[in-house]
Amino acid sequence: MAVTISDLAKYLGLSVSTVSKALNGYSDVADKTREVVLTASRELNYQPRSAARTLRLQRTEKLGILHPLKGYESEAFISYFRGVAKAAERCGYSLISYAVGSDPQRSLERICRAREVDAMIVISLGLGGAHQLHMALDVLSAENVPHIVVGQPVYAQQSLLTKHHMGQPATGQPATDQPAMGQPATDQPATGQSSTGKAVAYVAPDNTAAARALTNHLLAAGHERFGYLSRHDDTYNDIERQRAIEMTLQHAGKQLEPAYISDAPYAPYSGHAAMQRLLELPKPPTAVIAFNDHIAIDAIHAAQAQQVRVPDDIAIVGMDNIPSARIITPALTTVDIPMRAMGEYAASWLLAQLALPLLARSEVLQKTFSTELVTRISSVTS
Amino acid sequence: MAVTISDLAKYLGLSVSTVSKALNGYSDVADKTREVVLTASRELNYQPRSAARTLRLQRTEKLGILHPLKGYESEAFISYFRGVAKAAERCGYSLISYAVGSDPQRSLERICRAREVDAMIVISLGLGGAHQLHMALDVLSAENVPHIVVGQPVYAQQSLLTKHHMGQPATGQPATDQPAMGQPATDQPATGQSSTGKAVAYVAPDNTAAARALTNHLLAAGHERFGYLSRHDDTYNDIERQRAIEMTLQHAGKQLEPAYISDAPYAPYSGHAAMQRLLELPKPPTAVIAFNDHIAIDAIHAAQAQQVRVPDDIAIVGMDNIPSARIITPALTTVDIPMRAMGEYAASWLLAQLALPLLARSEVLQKTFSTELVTRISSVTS
DNA sequence: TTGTACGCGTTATCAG
DNA sequence: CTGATAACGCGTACAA
Repeated sequence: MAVTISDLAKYLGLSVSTVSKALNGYSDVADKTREVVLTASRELNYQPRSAARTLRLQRTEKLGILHPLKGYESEAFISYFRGVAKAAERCGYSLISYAVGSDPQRSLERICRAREVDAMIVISLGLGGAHQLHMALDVLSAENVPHIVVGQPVYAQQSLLTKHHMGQPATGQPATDQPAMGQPATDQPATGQSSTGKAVAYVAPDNTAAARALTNHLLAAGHERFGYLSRHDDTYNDIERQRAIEMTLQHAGKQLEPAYISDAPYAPYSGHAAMQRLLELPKPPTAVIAFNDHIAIDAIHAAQAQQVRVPDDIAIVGMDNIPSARIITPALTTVDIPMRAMGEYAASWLLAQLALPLLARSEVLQKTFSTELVTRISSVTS
Repeated sequence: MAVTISDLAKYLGLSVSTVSKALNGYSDVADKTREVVLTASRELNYQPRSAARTLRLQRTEKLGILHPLKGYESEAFISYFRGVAKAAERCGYSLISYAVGSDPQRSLERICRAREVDAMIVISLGLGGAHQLHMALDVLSAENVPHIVVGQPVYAQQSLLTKHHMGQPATGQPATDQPAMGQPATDQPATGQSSTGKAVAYVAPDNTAAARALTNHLLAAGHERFGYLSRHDDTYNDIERQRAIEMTLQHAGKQLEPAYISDAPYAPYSGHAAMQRLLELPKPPTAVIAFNDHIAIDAIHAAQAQQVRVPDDIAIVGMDNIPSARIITPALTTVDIPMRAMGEYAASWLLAQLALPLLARSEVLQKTFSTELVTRISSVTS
């Protein structure tokens, strides 16, 4: 067994409590004693057991990161992960990775009740739709585990359903019931909620500005027929992006026809089949916006497999700016989303909240990060 | 505060110890009592605190995964990680991710002494050379933390130096002092050692067979001048791969000239500059083998930037078979290394060892995984 | 300024 | 079959 505080005390001829106080910076200990204790502590390589500290302090100094076991789109995931890891490391927190597979509810409940972590980062990527997300959030909320969602905004489920119904058929005047849209990227008032009605903290990309930038870029190139490769799995991001495309097109006197929306679920190469469906239309689109880069890359391959040239015959753009977007030929036009920074920001905020006394904690963070259009070859007709 | 075992006992009118025994499957408890306890436990959502169990059992049921904070080659890392995560999940272990940055020695010592994990997976990728690796292994060994290296073989440092000196200038008869080379991929006798002389467990790709397959593939295409983009950072893998290339070329009456070896350290886009150096040679190579796919992809870009056509003017091949290898144009010829399976295998073995009593533990695992040549366009002259 | 005593939540041993 | 008790290692109010 390694050296404990009582070993140290015995070795020094002091009591355990004196040693503890010396180590923890209490003022009621003689300078000389403290010095002796610190020296001996280093000599004997003393390090308090994590479990003992946790039990006593009711604080694990560990941060959880919740993500799907299925890792289909790893390039995006790893960026968030690295950011979170960096923030955790800086704060002296360990990072426990929870890859939830089947029956996420039960495993999450176990984790929370076992009090394995002080707080939880929820990587929404690939978590599987609003239902799954809200289920996880409800568990975290019920078990009093502070948390934040990384990668998408979170709305109350009622308003979600409304938006979904309105967004899907692309009818009506969608401009009125969505006041947050079109605002600059910044902290927003607390509109995000879990299904229990409590506001949920999140960091998300500015989907509206991002999708608008892509659409305008394609409009400027003179495109007429637009397709959208959607990701209904990723509910809130998908809704916001599709909505922004629709609004921008409407503003230019154009439409995103329902037939030109093809779903690419969170699964390997799903973008390939989705793109094929668009290409089989009587009049295929001349410009395709993919929900993200992974899908866009599949779409480029699908087009090339059908001898459809990109960008000459069809423009394809994505979102995220993952490393592969630079690698594919033609290089992919996309929107850069600062995923790593988002992960780091979210974790930093969460850890800062933990350091505050319960009452002093600020309102939940709901921040959108601004994005940047990255124009590459896949959308540039020469 | 959540429900504890004493709450449960009070609620049932039983003693804490009876409840504990009922929950932990002891035989000396009435069937009826057990049933009642189990029911109430579910009703009240009882879950033992992780920290309390750890303190009592001296066992965390957590697995550590050590990896570099700098994530330059994430595609390979994430494959290992996913495999490890899967094995951990299956065994009911949590996975603590340790991204070591500056001063890895101290942070690793802290982790070990705090007894945060029962065992540690060491992802060697990007960890920074044999010195760093052996330092980490020595700490783990000294602190009695069971561990395994994933991604490269580990030799004793003395033999390392010997091999390094011999491997570097590519002189002498290298065939004699390397008996393990050329054997089929399987468990090997304990030759891997830490600097203290103890054998170190590892799972590694069959570098020799992999590099030989690539070299033979290029020889068959009639190539004469070979270049190697090395990764001296990743010592053991690099030595084995370079050595196998040299031997295979010698066998065909050819040489890997020292001038045709260019180093691409673990840093962003380092393969680009390394490739440029090869292209600036008076007689550039006609075939380039890169240490891994990330480097190979950089190399392709470097060639294309100089109007050198791949594969017509120069063949470029990599190793690992990361997703990007399929995406780049021309698609990259490479060798598939089953990284995910390796991570899963390593973690499974380590966790199985933990389940065994100390004395029953088997010899350290030293396993090489067989690889498979994946021929794509980047090496096929039409 | 130092030491004593207790509790954090759990499990194992031993006595009843 | 059940329950009292000790112990895991640490931090802290309180007493000396």
